[in-house]
Amino acid sequence: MTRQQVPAAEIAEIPGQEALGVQGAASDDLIELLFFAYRDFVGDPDRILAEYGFGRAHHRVLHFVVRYPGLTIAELLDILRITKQSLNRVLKDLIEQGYIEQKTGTSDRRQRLLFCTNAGADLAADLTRVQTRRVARALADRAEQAGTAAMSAHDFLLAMIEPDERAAVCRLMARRARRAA
Amino acid sequence: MTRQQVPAAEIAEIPGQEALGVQGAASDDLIELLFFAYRDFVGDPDRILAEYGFGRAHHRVLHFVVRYPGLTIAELLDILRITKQSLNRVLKDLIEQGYIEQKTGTSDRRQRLLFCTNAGADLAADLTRVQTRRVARALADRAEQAGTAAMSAHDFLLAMIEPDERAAVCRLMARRARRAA
DNA sequence: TGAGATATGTCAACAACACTGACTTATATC
DNA sequence: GATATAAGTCAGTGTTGTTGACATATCTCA
Repeated sequence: MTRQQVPAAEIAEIPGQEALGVQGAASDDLIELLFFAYRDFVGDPDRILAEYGFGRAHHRVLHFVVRYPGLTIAELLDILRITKQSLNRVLKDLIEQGYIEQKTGTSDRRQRLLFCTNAGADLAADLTRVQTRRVARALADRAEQAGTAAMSAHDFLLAMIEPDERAAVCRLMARRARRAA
Repeated sequence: MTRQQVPAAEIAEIPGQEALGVQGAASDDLIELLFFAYRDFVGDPDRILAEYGFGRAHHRVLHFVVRYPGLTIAELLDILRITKQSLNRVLKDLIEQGYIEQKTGTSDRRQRLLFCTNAGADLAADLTRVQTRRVARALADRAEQAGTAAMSAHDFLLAMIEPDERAAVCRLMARRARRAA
């Protein structure tokens, strides 16, 4: 009831350079699906973060510090692509409230190596849980799709959208299909 | 040189519920790749928008109005998931500067139907071009990947990352693989 | 050892974009 | 004619990004 209404679902079957027009239309759909997928993807942790008085910026910092213990400030700045001042504001919150610790670098004592405390790891795990659930569910959805065929980017992004909202998104995108026909 | 360093590239081969641990790790990678992919994905249009004095919020409004002419305010609010006040701020800019027009609804005269002007369609096309280029390139990358195997979500998101940055992301993510080994 | 580069931290001001809450106007519906 | 709905607006606030300037500690190299 959902997939059939969406045009160009067979994107991944179109080889490289041929049929650029169709691939262009497929790309346009992916652009839109990426918006919807990301919208719902960040919505999950937002609800948890609000309980702690934190925002998405805190989440991003915590995420990368948990996953890559010993990260330096410079490395984190390069990953997040924000300014030192923006990073410092949220990092200060996380350190003061005991979620992240700094240790002076051993080989280079100018560096501040970042590590999570137990509290930080716990919070990060909470946040990761809801996001992992969504992604794992999206991957699992493939099984109920085209049988043994692998999941296309289109299918994955669609599956990342909140299930209750998926029909609405498909309905919206079907408006274009009708016009094109 | 890039792919081999990334762990769990065979995510899509793991059936539904079995090996949840591995799928969990795969999900974690996808979470991170989604961040990087989205970071670069929105970076492209940002540069164009800055020339017009517009931001991402303007882009989102313009995108949906171009793609779905006649959209109502209520529909747009439901899509974007922002407040009426937030929408109005950017919509006012776009209308005053001649990129979007409002027409009173015919069946319900309370509604304001949104349409793009030619200038709006031109700007939207400019913005779509850079994003379509990135997505089309990402889809095309599949051809040079696993031959006839379909593209996994992992491959797609990785291919969405700025090519020059891809190696750095892979290097970063390889740090985890080394620890796990 | 001393000059200059680098890593980090900080102050101040500002802009984009989201929020809440309260209220108005026009139109539709019953 | 009462009530609901679609849209617009005013005022205040918070998060997260920005620029620019500057301070401090440490490293590197001549």
